[in-house]
Amino acid sequence: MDMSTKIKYATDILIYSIDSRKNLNTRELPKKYFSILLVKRNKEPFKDMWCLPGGFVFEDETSYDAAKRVLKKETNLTDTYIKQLGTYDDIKRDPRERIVSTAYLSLVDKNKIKDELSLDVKWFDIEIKEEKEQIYLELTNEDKIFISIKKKLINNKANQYEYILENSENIAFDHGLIINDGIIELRKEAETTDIIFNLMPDKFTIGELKQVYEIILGKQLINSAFRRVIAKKVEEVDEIIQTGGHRPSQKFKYKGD
Amino acid sequence: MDMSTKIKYATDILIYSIDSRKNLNTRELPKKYFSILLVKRNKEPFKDMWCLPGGFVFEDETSYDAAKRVLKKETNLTDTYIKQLGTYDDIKRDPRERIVSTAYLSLVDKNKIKDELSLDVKWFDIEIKEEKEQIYLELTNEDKIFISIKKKLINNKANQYEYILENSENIAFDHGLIINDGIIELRKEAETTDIIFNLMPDKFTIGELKQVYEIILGKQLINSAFRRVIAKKVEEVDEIIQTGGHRPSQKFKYKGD
DNA sequence: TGAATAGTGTCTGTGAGACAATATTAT
DNA sequence: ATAATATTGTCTCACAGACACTATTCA
Repeated sequence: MDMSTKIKYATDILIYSIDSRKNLNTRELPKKYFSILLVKRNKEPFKDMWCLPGGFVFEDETSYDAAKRVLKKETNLTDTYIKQLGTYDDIKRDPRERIVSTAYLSLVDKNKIKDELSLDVKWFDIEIKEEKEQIYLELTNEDKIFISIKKKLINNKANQYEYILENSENIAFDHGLIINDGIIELRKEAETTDIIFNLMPDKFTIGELKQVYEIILGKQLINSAFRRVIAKKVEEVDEIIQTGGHRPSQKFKYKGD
Repeated sequence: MDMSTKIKYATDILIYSIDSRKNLNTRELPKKYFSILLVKRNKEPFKDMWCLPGGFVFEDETSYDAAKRVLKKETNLTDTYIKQLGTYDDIKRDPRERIVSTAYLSLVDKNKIKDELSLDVKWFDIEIKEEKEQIYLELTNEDKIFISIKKKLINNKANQYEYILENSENIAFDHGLIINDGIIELRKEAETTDIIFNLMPDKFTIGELKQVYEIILGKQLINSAFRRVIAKKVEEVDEIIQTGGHRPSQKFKYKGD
């Protein structure tokens, strides 16, 4: 007697990046935005809503292979940071039939994307508002997406939280939840590893790097302390840039610990 | 045209605990061992080898539900620490047909297990030997299990490693790899959260707690520094125990940060 | 008495937080 | 000159590492 049922197996991939846009005040540095690549659905269910890039895992590949395949298809990038985030298998997550999806998190430098994106693929800015037990995400490009998530402590000894998707507008399936989980994971890793450098171009200024850290962590950093710590991880390259009405800045590259 | 294939979906659960066994030298504290619960397979493939508790995910449950169900079946425990570790979906991980498994990590206090374990279920001591690019695990009860894993850096910016199962004896499927991944995860969490307390009984001495930290982290800790830090997280309970030829010790309970 | 663990005290060095001071450029 | 960022310096405080010292029990 075989108790097992067969289910469909898919992958979804979080492609996070940083967008840099000039300010009105030309003296100020270009402002940076945390962003994510989404795809517009062209069929039911959730037709015309946005969703994560993804698809079914083929017979002869792992979900990891599939995620890399999807990443390459949408961005033509390989050799990017990519790691398994988690598997989503709520019974009703897809209204049609049961589909289990293993999600991956990737970080890219969007300047490295040379080709045009497809028409139905767009970068969205991510804005995060966090309260004690609630997280609100607002994703913006021409369209707007709202995600509202409840945060509930389930094991105080492990700082373990359960995140429950309360509400989402204009985004398909449980993808709002996955996006949130990815942000949580990214923030956690940013505190203990040099993961952030995966979002940076090869050469960057300390100021730009600090901007990116501040967006991801969602808090202001102390300038001198930041430079002190980061100095150990970077080395100067022979390039100085002038970005506005202020002292020019040295460019650096990642060196490692 | 439907590109999707259907696969069988299962769960495996890592049940880690701590074993405490008296020493020959009655003055010394009972020695502690890091341990894991394994099940003996009674059918092919891998007949008579050991494997993780697990099974297929039913139609009407998530892998999380299934993992909790398996945990309860083997230990009769509920309300334990349990979290998703990752999904294993190598094409040939099961020689019969493709089975994707989402693994969970749980930490239990084995003294809370009142019922007898089934005959084919046993606790194994875990001994970890780590070299630069290699990890060796030796699991022992009456039987012995050997696991040899290669450790390969794949993204230096994220401290991201790939763990490759090189060799395993007496353990089924890729379960050696999963056990290793669980240990890596547990160690990482132990550095930043109070996850270790999930392995402890309600009341414990600082010495016992230090022993457990030392086993999990695989290194000796400095006594005074340990007490200083841990003092913030525990509070005295009205109980003093005498365990041998030395000063009696105060019992504590977990308080939180 | 001595072996073993329990628990406290103290010195030192490192590193983060806070903030001030100086440098440089375009407008 | 001024606004803006770049870069360096310095003072303080918290805390981890190292190690010594005291306390208490039982064999």
